Amino acid sequence: MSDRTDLVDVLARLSFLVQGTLSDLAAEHGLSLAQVRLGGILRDHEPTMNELGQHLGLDKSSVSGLVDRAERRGLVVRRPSTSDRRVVHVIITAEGRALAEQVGAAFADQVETLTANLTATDRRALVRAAGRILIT
Amino acid sequence: MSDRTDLVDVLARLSFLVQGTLSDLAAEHGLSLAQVRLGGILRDHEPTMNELGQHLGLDKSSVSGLVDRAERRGLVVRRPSTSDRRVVHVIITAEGRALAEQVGAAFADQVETLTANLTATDRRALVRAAGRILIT
DNA sequence: TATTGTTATACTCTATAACTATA
DNA sequence: TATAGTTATAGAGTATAACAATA
Repeated sequence: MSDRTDLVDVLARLSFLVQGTLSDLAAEHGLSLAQVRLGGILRDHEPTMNELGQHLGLDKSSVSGLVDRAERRGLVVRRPSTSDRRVVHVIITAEGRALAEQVGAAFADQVETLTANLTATDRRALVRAAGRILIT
Repeated sequence: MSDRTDLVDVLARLSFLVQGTLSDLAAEHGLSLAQVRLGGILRDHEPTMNELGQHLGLDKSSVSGLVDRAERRGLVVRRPSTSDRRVVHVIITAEGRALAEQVGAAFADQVETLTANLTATDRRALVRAAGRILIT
């Protein structure tokens, strides 16, 4: 099998493994993958609904629903903009932040387990190669 | 930032990038990610519903729905087992196979684009490191 | 009794289209 | 008119629980 096929295959399988891991961890904390992504963004930002849609690659109506469900569960709140009354900012609550941090820590642990067989050189090479892909 | 954090971050982001790419390609062909996964398995196997659930990590009721929708679109057929009348095998149709192959080829092209900046050494290192993770 | 698969039900996620309020 | 966001609606995907058929 060619190196090209190997690379395609390995990237697809790795992505399913990582997403599956993240999805399982989210479920253990009563969250969906989408809610975890949301929390990951809100940990460092207070975006508008519009900006959230751009970050997540979702339609504005999808963002409305996502934020609705998160708000209903007390994970986020909506805060009207003071400068433009059409605009709404989304803010993570203390509870939402705590959950996001728990899932983040659990994910880091899982990655540690998954990469236990890698040498330090492997890890550096992986971070370097993946980083180059992500720049695009 | 520590190497450990880098690795966690890079794996998460890479998985979202690859899954997003695959999901977009699937959508361009009128398919969902789940249907593409299904097609990927059925290209090489004729599993029972039960086996399919294990491969995909889904409940049997979820598999029923997934196969229902694929069958309704002419991508797969159900074939009763001859040896055990409780069992159903899932078979990909010619149309389903053609679609799966189109998406697979488009994905390979996209990976080629995404990894255009990688040196041959980077690629080998990535395949090696990812392979070691996947063994687990 | 145990296993295989389906069905009923409920929820999340997503998009399109129509709408409201504001700029 | 254009933009930000919501709502109505529809469909895919998923799980739990109850069920039917077969082993």
